[in-house]
Amino acid sequence: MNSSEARSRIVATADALYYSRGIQAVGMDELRTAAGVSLKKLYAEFPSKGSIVMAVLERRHQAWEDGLDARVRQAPTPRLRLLAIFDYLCQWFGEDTFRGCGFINTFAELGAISPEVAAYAREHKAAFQHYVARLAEEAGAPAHLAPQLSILAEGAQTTAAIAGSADAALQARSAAEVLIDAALSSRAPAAG
Amino acid sequence: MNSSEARSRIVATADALYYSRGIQAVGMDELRTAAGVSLKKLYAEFPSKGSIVMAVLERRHQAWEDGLDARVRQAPTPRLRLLAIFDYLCQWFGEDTFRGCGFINTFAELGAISPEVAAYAREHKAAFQHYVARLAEEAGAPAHLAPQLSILAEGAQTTAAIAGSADAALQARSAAEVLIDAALSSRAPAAG
DNA sequence: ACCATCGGAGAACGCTCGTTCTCTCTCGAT
DNA sequence: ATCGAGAGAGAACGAGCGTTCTCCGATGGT
Repeated sequence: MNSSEARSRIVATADALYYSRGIQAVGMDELRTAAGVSLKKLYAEFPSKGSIVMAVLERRHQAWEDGLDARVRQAPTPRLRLLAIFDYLCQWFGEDTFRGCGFINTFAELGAISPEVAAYAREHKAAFQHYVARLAEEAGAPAHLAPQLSILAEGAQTTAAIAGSADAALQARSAAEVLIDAALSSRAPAAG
Repeated sequence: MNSSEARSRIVATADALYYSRGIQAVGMDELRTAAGVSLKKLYAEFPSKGSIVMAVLERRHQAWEDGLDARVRQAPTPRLRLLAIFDYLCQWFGEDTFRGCGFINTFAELGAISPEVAAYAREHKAAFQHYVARLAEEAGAPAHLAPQLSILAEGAQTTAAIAGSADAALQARSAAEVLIDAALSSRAPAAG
């Protein structure tokens, strides 16, 4: 087995296990078994569990950004591109493996005792806010819109995770519509 | 030392420790030392760590409800009572012990492996949504407003926790103003 | 055929956890 | 003074963790 093939298999398996059950609840032995690699190989690829966790976070960040951007690119107008964020959330919440935002979960579990994890979660959320800000700017919205939409998106994720229903995405989407239209009409008030 | 006095001391200490560092990161020995009780006393009051966790959640739920309601009651109008939710969040986020919503954190850490914890977090969030719904109803807002404001409040909590700044509460508050006014004017459209 | 090297399987190690047990001391009733 | 109940301090236990080590069979070059 190729080294990078083993790496990605380990990270993909760890991602699924950690996400569904929590990081501290999944031991190296279970990960080894599920990934189908030997412990020796595991520790040849990663020096510690902590480094696997960081690799999982990086993978999750990439998957999130790619999936979101793909969905956003399909929308024809700047306004619909902003709303596409919530369409993407709605689709995600509907997956039966959904269990909240992996970064929030990992931050909640390890952020207080692992500065690395805390910093990466912060970076991930900052990158998302920056992405939303760029979309909002392209829509001609004032600067305060992006943080508001980001907060809506965050809230939808935790609400859906705990309540276990995908409704939160729809409610967040309608709220986003109101906020977007209010922001756009305040910048171009003559439109009404 | 009185039994109920010991109980509340244990729960208060456990709350502070669990909230600041995570539950799995705090052992019974550290809790015993910090609370100043013997291990024997600890296990005389609580049969297991899991029962302490549940007692901590109940305490946190009560403190949250009491603090929120006290703040809301000070507001003179139904509209300001809805906004008082976010004033309360802003004050909370400013405390230097703030580390996100304890229920979200506990759910993220243990929800997947403890049905009790998951159920209680769900109840807590449902109670909050119900509380917001009552305030929204008193303001004469349509039913869709309450879930939207709840999502905003959730998002503000996780955003503030990870970003480490209290700004999220202010941004959520202005978003809430827009949503509230839009909801109220849609019900009484002639007002504009 | 032989040897050296590699990697897989999993035993072993040191540690920490939640929980229980043991020992000792205190203190009030007789 | 003596006894017994109760509580404090912490040792002990079994389990599980992350990590390392040991064995052993497979493989490829000569």
